[in-house]
Amino acid sequence: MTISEIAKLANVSIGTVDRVLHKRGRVAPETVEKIMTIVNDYGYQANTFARNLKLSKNFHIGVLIPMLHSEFGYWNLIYEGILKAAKELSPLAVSIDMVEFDRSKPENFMNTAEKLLIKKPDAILLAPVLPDAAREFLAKYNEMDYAFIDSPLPDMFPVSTVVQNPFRGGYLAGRMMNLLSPQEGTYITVQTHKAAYNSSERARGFKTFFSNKKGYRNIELEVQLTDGGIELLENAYREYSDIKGIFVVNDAVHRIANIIALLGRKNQTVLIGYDLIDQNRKAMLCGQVDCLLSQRPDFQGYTAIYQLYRKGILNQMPDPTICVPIDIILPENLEDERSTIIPQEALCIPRNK
Amino acid sequence: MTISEIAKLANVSIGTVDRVLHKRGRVAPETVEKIMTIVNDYGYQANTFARNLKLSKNFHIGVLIPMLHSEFGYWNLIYEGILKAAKELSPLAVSIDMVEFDRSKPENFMNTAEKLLIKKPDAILLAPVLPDAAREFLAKYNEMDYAFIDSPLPDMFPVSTVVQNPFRGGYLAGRMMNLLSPQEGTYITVQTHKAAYNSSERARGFKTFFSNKKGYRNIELEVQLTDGGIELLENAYREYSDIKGIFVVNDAVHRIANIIALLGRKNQTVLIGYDLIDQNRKAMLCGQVDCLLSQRPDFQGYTAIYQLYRKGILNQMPDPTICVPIDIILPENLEDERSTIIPQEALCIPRNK
DNA sequence: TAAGGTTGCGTTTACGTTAACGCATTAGTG
DNA sequence: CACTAATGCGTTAACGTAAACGCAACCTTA
Repeated sequence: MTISEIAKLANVSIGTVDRVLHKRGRVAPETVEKIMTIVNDYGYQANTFARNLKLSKNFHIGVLIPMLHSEFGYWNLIYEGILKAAKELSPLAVSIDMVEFDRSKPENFMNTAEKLLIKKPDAILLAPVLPDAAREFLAKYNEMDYAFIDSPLPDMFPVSTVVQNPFRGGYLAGRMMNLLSPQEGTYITVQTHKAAYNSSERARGFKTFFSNKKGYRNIELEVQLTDGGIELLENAYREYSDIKGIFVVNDAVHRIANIIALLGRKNQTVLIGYDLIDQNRKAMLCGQVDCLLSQRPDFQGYTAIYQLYRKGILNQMPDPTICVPIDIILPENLEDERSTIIPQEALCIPRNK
Repeated sequence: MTISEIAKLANVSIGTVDRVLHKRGRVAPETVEKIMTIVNDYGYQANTFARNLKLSKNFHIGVLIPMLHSEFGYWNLIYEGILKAAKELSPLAVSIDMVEFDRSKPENFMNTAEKLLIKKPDAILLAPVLPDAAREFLAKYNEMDYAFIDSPLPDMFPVSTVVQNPFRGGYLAGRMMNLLSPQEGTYITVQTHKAAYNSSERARGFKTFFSNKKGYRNIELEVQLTDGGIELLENAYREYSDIKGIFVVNDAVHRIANIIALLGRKNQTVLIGYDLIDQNRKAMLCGQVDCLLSQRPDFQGYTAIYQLYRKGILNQMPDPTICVPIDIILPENLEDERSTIIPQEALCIPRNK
């Protein structure tokens, strides 16, 4: 079914059909009805190729995420997924542009974010780790499509939100801790950004798992990544002689693992952390980390870009929220958990090369 | 960069450029070189929209998988992923057609498979659970693009193979078993299709995990789904009084779980199985199953369709093998493991319907 | 009633690619 | 030397959509 077939059936020209389909007015009501009846009966759908050819639309996505090196590779994994999607979608006129912001300086967010707008994106992919700043920014450019990644921002209307449930992640960490170290004792939760939604929810989940278990104590520590936190942990071991396990709520677990190894406490302490960044993979391979949970950051980035593309180019209804499963990684399945999404090459065939 | 821009730069017509790009001959060698230099220097890439509009290619994928109801829902999950991809890709001129075959009757495979060819597919998605039959079929239609799902077929040249490593899955099941039930004793592996590659590899992986552990005995049982296998298991419990756990290598675990419950042996037996089909989810919710591994069948189906589409429509180089991570599902993360891929709605906007 | 505006519709061009067609010029053959 | 064949190239018509443009016919208002 094409526009000209409809035109023929309705005894009008394609211009008239087009005006009806795009509600550009200047068509007699009876004609509108006649055309709409045909359109509905035959189930017309615009040809995506023709449509995009004519519009020579190029769909530009602005990506706004924390500085890639501000943490230990988590944001890099997200960015890799984003890049992979962008490569695949480049022949479909999708392009991206990234700006990194400093999550420790909310006051700079707006300035940084506005750099993104210079390139006039058609949509924005945003990690709302600074909720207030993100809200302010989106309110200012409220006509723009946007998607969230890493964490949600309630009461907003994104095209899509790609996240993982951090509470259940923490709860599952509790369960894994209990499997890996069934004994009673003290279990420590380590956070680095206490304000971060994901971090605090994971800590809460972990705590909840142990809350109805007698004999299990849960202590929360906040370690500053700058000073390394050696003394803090040393003190903890001094204060609580029965420390059996540590759950680090983010990708910094390899740092804590190092400290535990330095303190010579690894053999009494089970370590569980988050995210399969390189350092954590290595830490697991050399036995410093026992279990990792993963929120599949590459998949999150990849998926979020695809959602925006589907809305922008294909005119499809995206999935409003995509909840990423929680991966459990043990040394036994570590090697299978290499990135699913960023393998070999996804470039165009050099057709005529 | 478009063809006409190249033509202008080379002082030739677009027809000549097209002949060079498509190697249709009848162009002077110097002209070819001149044009190719420009193409390479400027990095020309054909506009996908224009290309597909002109070709009005519609890319039809034939899907050839075992009967959806021959097992307990695993193939249905795969099919759901396939359908989701097909829906998303329908505006890009991708369509699919499925034919189910009876994996217990290899001799019928060729007949069934040829039904698929009536619709003249441009590519085939195939689960090579009957290796010899699949080889024979593909040899006969050797010009066709194809992808494998569920299991590989060595020495073939598919567009892509989307699978999971079954040995490591079995090995990981061993590790989980050891966590959930650390005691020494007898651990049983249950298979239903002994010939199936995935099944036997998983059994081997499980056995390997326990092979260097003193005090742990591994027994293999083959249960026929038809007779239910009650006696077989009853006998096993009689023969080995120290049965501590059972690993079912496929989605039939809920059936075995039922039997164990009937025999009143659940409290002494840890049950680990495969795949998050509905019955297994229910069995886990009511405590009959302790742990499930998942090969993300929906993701496999979805991904494989996308690989074929990328090759066929976008002219991209697909990822030759995609190895799906092994999911570990415990009651604690069961709810997060609802299908990532088949959520809400991914339909086209009822544009004009 | 003439000038100007509005309404309803058809026509046309353009997007970039593909491939058929056509037309010269040259090469090969009897 | 005429006659066909091959070579090298330009021209053109699609593919389906979008939107500018143009043109009647009718309606206002001075």
